[in-house]
Amino acid sequence: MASITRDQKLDALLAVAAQVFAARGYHDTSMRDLARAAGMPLASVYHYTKSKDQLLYLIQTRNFDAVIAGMHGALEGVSDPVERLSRFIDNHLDYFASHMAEMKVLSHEAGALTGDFLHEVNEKKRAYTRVLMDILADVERAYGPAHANRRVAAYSLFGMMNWIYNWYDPLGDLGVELLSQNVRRIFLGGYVGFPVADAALPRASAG
Amino acid sequence: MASITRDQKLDALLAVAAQVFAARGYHDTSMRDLARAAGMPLASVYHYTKSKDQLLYLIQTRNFDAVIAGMHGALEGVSDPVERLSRFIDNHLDYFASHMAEMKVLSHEAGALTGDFLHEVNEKKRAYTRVLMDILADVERAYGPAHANRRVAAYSLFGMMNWIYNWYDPLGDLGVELLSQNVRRIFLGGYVGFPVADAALPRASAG
DNA sequence: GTTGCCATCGAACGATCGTTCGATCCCGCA
DNA sequence: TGCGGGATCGAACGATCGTTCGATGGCAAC
Repeated sequence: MASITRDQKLDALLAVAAQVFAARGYHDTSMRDLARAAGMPLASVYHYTKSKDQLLYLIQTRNFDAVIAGMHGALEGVSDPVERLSRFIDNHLDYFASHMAEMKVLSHEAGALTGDFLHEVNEKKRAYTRVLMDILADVERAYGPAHANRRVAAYSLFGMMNWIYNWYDPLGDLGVELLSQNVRRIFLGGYVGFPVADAALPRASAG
Repeated sequence: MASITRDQKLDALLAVAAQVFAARGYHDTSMRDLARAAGMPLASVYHYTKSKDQLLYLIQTRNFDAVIAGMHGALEGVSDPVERLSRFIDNHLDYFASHMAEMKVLSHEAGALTGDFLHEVNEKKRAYTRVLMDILADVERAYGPAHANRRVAAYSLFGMMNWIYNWYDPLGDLGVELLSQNVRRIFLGGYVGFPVADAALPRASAG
């Protein structure tokens, strides 16, 4: 059972690393900082991970994989494009809000990866962006020309959603459902217009 | 004339530093990297600046001050709230697109400042955000309740605008006016709804 | 022509970085 | 009871960090 304990310790180390990387930034965090935060000697950190690079990579891929898996589950069997768009947004924000440190590391430390690690994560981002772009294309097919350029719209939505690590507190007054509802309303209302957007958001209010 | 030359050299150094910080990140850039990029010996860098911290601070304040000054100029004498909102967005994106490196450093390296430097820049951000929030409040007063929570809307707009350093190429196919127009349409359409938004955007098209 | 000042810059400072080594420990199994 | 292998961890490695020092150069003022 040694390998189970080992994996669990790595998981715990990754959880600590995500918190510290999110708080201080990847390059400003030393392996000694990590060791102190994890309550183990420096050399022990290297017993569970190969390098600092790899810790960052593991935080990024594992969480991005979870976001992507959640998205595929949320879209499964849903055909209405506006409803698919709604679910894409909800999944992204729900996961972000419940894994703020990890998602801040994914969003903010994108440029800290190098080599194969960077290529692999970038490839996932490309595919994830493609899913959103395809949904936007479907929206336009179903409801006529949108009110904004598709590429600008896609990156604007990612900007709205990924920027939340700069201001949003999941434990504060504004609940995740309300955050998600407002983002959906702003984006859907701006991209497809309100009659259509509201049809997919029957319970929406300005909050 | 020694002080003029000195100031000009500092300006040039700041321009180089903004490029390098934007490309490699603040903490991953060494003063030796800066010296090499600026074509001067390491010790000469310290002849024009006090510290690495101060270089980052100067890049951030000087450019943020320019954004704020441009905004006040753009809003001067304009009373219609939707028109004010349009101009706020245009000013922000115009400056961002024409100073991508500096604005990436301002947006992305916000957490790299410390102490008084951090407090001063954060105070400017607070005031700048306040201007936007006040405009949004005026919009609601003039056109009735908006379609989204004001705070979420404000940070969503900043997210849309500040995220562009991750994808936008000012020299590419998509011109700045078109970028700005699309962002205005998405945000105004989502926040106040289209009849009102379009009234302030007579020349808008989806691009 | 001499004096004084500022720009220049090679060399070095102590600190800290990511990483590794090798000794010691603990514990399940013969 | 003794053996073997992974877990633990203090200490050290060479490299690089931000910063400083002190020597040198050129030029303006007298």
